[in-house]
Amino acid sequence: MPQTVATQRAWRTVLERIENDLLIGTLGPGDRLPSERDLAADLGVGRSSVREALRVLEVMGLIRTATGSGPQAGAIVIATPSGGMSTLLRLQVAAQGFPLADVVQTRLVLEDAVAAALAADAARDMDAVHALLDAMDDDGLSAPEFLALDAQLHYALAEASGNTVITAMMAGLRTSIESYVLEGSARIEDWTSMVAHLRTEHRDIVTAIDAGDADAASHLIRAHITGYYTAAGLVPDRRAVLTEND
Amino acid sequence: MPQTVATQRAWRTVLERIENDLLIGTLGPGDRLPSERDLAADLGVGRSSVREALRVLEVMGLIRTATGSGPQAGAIVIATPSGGMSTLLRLQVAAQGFPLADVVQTRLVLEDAVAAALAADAARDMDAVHALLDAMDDDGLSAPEFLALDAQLHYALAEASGNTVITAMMAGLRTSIESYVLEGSARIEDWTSMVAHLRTEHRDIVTAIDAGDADAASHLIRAHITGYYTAAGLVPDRRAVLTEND
DNA sequence: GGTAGCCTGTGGTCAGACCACAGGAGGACG
DNA sequence: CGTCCTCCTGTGGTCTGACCACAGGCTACC
Repeated sequence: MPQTVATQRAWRTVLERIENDLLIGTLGPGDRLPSERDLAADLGVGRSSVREALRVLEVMGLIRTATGSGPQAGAIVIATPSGGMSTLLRLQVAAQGFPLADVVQTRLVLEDAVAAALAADAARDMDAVHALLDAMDDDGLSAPEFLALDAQLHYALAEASGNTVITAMMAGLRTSIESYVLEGSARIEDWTSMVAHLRTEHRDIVTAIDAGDADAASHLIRAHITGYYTAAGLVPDRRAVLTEND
Repeated sequence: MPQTVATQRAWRTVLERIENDLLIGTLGPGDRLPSERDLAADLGVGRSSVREALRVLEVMGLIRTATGSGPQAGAIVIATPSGGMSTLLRLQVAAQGFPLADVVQTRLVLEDAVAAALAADAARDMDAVHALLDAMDDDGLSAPEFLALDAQLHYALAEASGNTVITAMMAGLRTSIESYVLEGSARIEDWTSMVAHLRTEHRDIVTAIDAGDADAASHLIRAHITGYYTAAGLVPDRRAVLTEND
């Protein structure tokens, strides 16, 4: 029987089946999903419904699909959290579900936590951070290039903290406001001195972390972020920033 | 011409079109999207491709779809961040993209920030929180019921902070580990005394917030969360919890 | 023994069909 | 003239069947 009553949306059936397989371990990172046609037959739904579910999983960063044949073809489970988080946040910001100010505040909270945690962690690996710091000293960088490196730097910091959730969230928050950040950079009159300023702040933050001074790192990174957003004309100081602990 | 070369995946075209409309304001919360058939015709893609894009938007919490006719039918923009965030986190945890420990740590960071911010905010509205506090005093509550109220309490705290991003993230983090929390509650021998303990902690936290003591609120909420997860046998102390500032 | 070409299975896409449903327009009836 | 009932229309939800592009393995040919 083709189109009977939809007790439940067909694609939801597919989604739940896959989520369950993931949960009980039948499916794991690196594994291949059954082909769309097989899944459809197994679950008694149409292939289009299967595709809708797979599309969701793909955008969420759970699977990767490829055409052709062989072991690399088909849908493969890859837990890539950053991608999905970025898309979600970007769309929500676009749809005005998330005010820009809230995004910035959240970034502040997370970045603060990351800096403090890194400072407190004796086993931290800051190589990537230092490398980026050096790369940003290049005077030939354009504003977009500099900002791209800046994004990488903050991402590297999050990554060094070892928390995948925070790292993904940071990446998502960053990309969700990327266009606004770029826009804002155009509003800054003296970009050269701003770059110099940012470089100094970055160095100071990393120095504090390397020294194990969590308190200083926390304060410096807060000042760094709020400073830039204010200068770029984003986030009109609608109210004091979240959780200044002192 | 039906299936020509896919310069770009067709559904992505649709997604980008809608995101762009959202960005430039052509589309906003409450607005209705064109019908699937119209969108397909406009963009020169098949209806199934349009549906794949809409499905993504629906799961992400950006639109709501309804059958029938009239103003309520069709796809309507509704920025409901919590739903999408919950789904994303839940799936990522299921696919082992996010270790449980990282989820708990992140929750700790956010909840800490919320508590501190609330304590510092003189204009906070804690009515919902107090109501939940009272509701949780009911001795007839089962473990799942109590935990459901507990979830609501923490959500209410986040909501009171006014930051929609953090609120959505907290909700997502919570639901992503909901099954584990429930599971863990079964491992607690003396549930009755645990409930009493939790109640006291909740009251203490709220009292600290009401008193404007950010530092105390921060410490209490950290102890509260780590205490429960430890008791429930979740998150084997793989390492010190992120960012204990003292 | 190589190598070139076919074969197969995969995702990607489209077109067309039907269902269930909700609302509005219009007529029938009091 | 008002009210109710019925059909009509447009919407999402789903399925089927078809074709394309592609990648890899297999096979037959050299």
